[in-house]
Amino acid sequence: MDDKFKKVVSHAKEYGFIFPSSEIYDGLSAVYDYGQNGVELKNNIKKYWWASLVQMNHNIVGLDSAIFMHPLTWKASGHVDAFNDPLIDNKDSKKRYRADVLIEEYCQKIESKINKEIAKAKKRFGDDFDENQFITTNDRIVAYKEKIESITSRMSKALEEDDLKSLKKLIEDLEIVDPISGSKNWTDVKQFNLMFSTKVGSTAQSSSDLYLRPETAQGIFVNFLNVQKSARMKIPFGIAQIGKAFRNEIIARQFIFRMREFEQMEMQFFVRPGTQQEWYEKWKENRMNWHMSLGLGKENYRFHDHIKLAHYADAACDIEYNFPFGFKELEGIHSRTDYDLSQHEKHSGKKLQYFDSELNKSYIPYVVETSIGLDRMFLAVLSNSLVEEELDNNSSRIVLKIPSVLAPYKAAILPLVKKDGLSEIATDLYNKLKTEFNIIYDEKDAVGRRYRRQDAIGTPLCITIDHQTLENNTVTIRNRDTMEQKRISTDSVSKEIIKEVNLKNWLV
RNA sequence: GCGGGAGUAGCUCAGUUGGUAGAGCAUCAGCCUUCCAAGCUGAAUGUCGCCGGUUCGAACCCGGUCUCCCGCUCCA
Repeated sequence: MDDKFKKVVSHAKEYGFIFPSSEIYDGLSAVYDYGQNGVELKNNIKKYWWASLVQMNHNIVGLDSAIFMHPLTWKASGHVDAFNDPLIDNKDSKKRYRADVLIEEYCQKIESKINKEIAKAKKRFGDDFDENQFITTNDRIVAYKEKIESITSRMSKALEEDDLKSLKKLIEDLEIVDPISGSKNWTDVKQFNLMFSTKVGSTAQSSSDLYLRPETAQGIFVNFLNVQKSARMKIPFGIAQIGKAFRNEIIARQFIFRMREFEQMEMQFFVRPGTQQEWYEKWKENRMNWHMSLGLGKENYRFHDHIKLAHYADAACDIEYNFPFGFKELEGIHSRTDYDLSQHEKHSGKKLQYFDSELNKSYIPYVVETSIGLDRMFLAVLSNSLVEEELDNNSSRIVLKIPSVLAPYKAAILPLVKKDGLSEIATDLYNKLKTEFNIIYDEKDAVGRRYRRQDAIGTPLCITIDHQTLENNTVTIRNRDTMEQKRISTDSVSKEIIKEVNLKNWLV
């Protein structure tokens, strides 16, 4: 792993941002927990995103739909059919095949043998040949037919019952070989399904299949009319949602970049058919500006336009971020046409249309989607912010230069020393400020070391109470990035913190 | 899933031919009272990823397994 990336991962753990899930049980692949500082940072990213869309736009409202949805939702969206194949690998050729296709190909071979026999017989008997009679009476052909039938019934039974062992047994019994290597060295059959499925209902009879949602978007689409009507929204308008989604990735990797359980921040923007291109461009620009506002560096972002489009899209791009392992997708902006709403109309039988009083007609709106991976955004912020600085006095410091609006703690309250009543004054100040901001108190060790501790978790301001505070009610306020200090009145501390972290100074 | 590499304290790592498990930093208690880590005293911390085998004896050798990393494969 890249050296810098390694540092990010170990810093994340050491300072309570991210822990491996169930670590005392050796962890669970590609699942991570957010620690005490991580959850604050993550919540602040959510808040910042939510404010910039829902709070700042009169025509965008929020939603929090359930993770469980009616199974037909995923039929309509195309997720059920798209990824539901039993796969098997050949250990020698290292090729992967669909198990059912292998078996079908085997049956086709038998089929072609039958056809050969028929062709031979035709040649032999000429015009007198009765094909139907030949098929039903020829021993060899009857045996072939029976074999195919028995294979097909075994296969469909296994597929229906999701009995992967029987499927493998069938491949073994038939002595099917890999077309490339000719080898019979197969792995077990595995079902690769994008979606996690589960059961609802406490008894076997009453239980039915459910999926954990593989994207949050569908929760927005199925609520399109509920929101539009109850909020009296007029097109164009948007619905925003933050929530968990689950995908059974074959390979989940790169720390929190690709996880099986992850969190999305999505906004679906409903527009008039024909205007989608214009809105697509607008949202591309808007979303990129949002990223720029956090100041992680213009050079670390780029657009990647999709050339090959998914079935539902008529335009799509990614905003890619320069992660420690290279430029990778951070956010997707897709023009999804009316695909989703049309599909839901078809499968639910309910009209999902909007009456446009200006045009005096109703239509299925087109959708422009912006969808950002929250965990990826978190990783972008964390890896961008972590720096090791050489200082003048030949020492170095590790500092997390997080945009202060996202910092877990906004300020640390530090008495210079524990005695002379400084602790008491600092505690009072802490109690006063904690109602306004998430702040932290620390009196252990030399103040210089405490500054470094705050640097490591990205606290933008340190407020130090010293002996002069006793005389004239002033404190020093120290800036994380510049390490500069100034002396201000104790009463203006709150104002100074607001200046640093207030949304209004960040949002574009 | 396949191939390669790795797993020892919170972090970074050392550990000789197999002989009672270590360092630095961090943490905790105390001293010192100092505005940018590394002053002093003391303490806690590990079934050496897990299971099994070989051995009088395993962090070390062997087998299995789990996890992580890299590459391939996959990615509506």
